[in-house]
Amino acid sequence: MKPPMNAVSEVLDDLRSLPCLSGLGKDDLLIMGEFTKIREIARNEVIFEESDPVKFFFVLKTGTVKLYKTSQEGRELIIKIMGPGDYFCCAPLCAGGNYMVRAIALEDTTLIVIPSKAFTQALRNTVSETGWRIISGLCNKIHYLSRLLEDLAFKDVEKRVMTTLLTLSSQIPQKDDFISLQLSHQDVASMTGTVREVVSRTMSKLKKEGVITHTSVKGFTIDRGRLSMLVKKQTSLPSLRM
Amino acid sequence: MKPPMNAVSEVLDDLRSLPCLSGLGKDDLLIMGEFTKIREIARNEVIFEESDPVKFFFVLKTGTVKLYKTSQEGRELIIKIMGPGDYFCCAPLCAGGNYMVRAIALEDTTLIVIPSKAFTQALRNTVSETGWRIISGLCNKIHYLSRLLEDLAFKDVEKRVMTTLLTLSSQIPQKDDFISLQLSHQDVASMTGTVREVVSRTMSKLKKEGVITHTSVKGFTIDRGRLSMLVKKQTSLPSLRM
DNA sequence: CACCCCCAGTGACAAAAGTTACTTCCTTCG
DNA sequence: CGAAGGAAGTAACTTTTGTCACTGGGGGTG
Repeated sequence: MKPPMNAVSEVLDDLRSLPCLSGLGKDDLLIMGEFTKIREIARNEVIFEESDPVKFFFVLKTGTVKLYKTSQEGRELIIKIMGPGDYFCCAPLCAGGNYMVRAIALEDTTLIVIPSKAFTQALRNTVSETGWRIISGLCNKIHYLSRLLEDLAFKDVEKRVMTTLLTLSSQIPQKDDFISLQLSHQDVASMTGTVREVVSRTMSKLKKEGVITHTSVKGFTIDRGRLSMLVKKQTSLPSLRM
Repeated sequence: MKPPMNAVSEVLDDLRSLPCLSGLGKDDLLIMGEFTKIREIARNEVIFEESDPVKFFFVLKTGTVKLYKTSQEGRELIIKIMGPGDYFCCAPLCAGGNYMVRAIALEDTTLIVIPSKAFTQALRNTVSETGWRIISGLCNKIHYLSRLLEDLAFKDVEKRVMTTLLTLSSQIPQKDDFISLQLSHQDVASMTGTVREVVSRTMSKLKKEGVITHTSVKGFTIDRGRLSMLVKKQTSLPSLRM
């Protein structure tokens, strides 16, 4: 990226003209404006990676930006093509953590870049504790849906089943590695976007591999340690190819 | 559902104890409290359907509720299993429209039911215009992701391609039915969660069917009318089976 | 103009997922 | 106790999707 310009008054005008911020008080605008920069991005330049920690809130002034996820095998899933006036990454910003997508400029683009601290501070000043909690809750939901989406787009049924079981088991506060879940195969199928029979096959396989140690009516027992080992192995293997 | 009880003070206590509303001012709490009801739901009872217009905001007091989408073929995709303290449908509520999932009680359940008008009014009182816009934006994003998810879980590539093309073309302000899109097959593949070759096959088929009228380098032309007809036919056919 | 690169198109094949159709095993309920 | 219903397990088969490998075309650039 080219070094950012920063004519404060111009930046303030930019901020004021954003529909999404038009209700902001003067003080908050000033706080934001002080730290806000304008950046020129060249065509095909990556603005941020999926794994980058969230540091900025972006608003698109001119140009086009593609937000997309990438799989280990190199496939992409486009989440959204953004145009002038669109803003992005509010969600990961609020929930903390990282951008969950990669952003790339499809043409020469001008961005308004607000440091996340300044942005969240200004936002919190105007929304009350309740509002903030609602926003955080929504952001978490976005994060959650985004992960589901990624799984469905990139992973086969076996991996989806494994990550689902891992997620479920990690929610259980228990130190032991052996977790019993009260789920039918149909339940698992509905959580992973497939059908009962396929889950049955998959679970049989997992049983042979020792991930599932015990099955009974109305549930089964999984070996959390072994499962997480397997999941890690699968996600790291493809990187060996590179 | 059983007829709701409504001891106002009890309801207020309930509202106050919700983490997500704890920052609300007294007046707003009272507004909400006045219209809030407590409802007992029996196991397996449907709380709302996907297509129901949003009328309430729900908070789970005790019990378990399953939120899921259903396909025409009867498959389900579980979005979330909710427990005590969880609240739901903030998203569709803010964006207007309908719940995008079906909610069913997995066991006997007690719900705090806040009419959406009272809820949004109280919320808007505490969040400023900017906050409200941010919230709406997030809700729209949730709506959008939710639709993507549904498509990936339930539809085959051909249908995904068709709905994607339809959505894209509907965003173009043009009266004519013939819309030209500057997209490569790879672009379409990335938007529909598949690979180039499969899109190529699919597009050939669509061309034979007259949905795609013209192809050139860097783009193709679709017949919006014919496309939407086909999409409708596909979504209505399965219902004939029932 | 020739070369190169990117994209489209396609056939053949492999693998994954979905479907159909039974059988078996529990559990519950009359 | 026996019947019925629900869930699981599985084999065989179909369909869909993904992969590989190659051809051909068109546009832009040196």
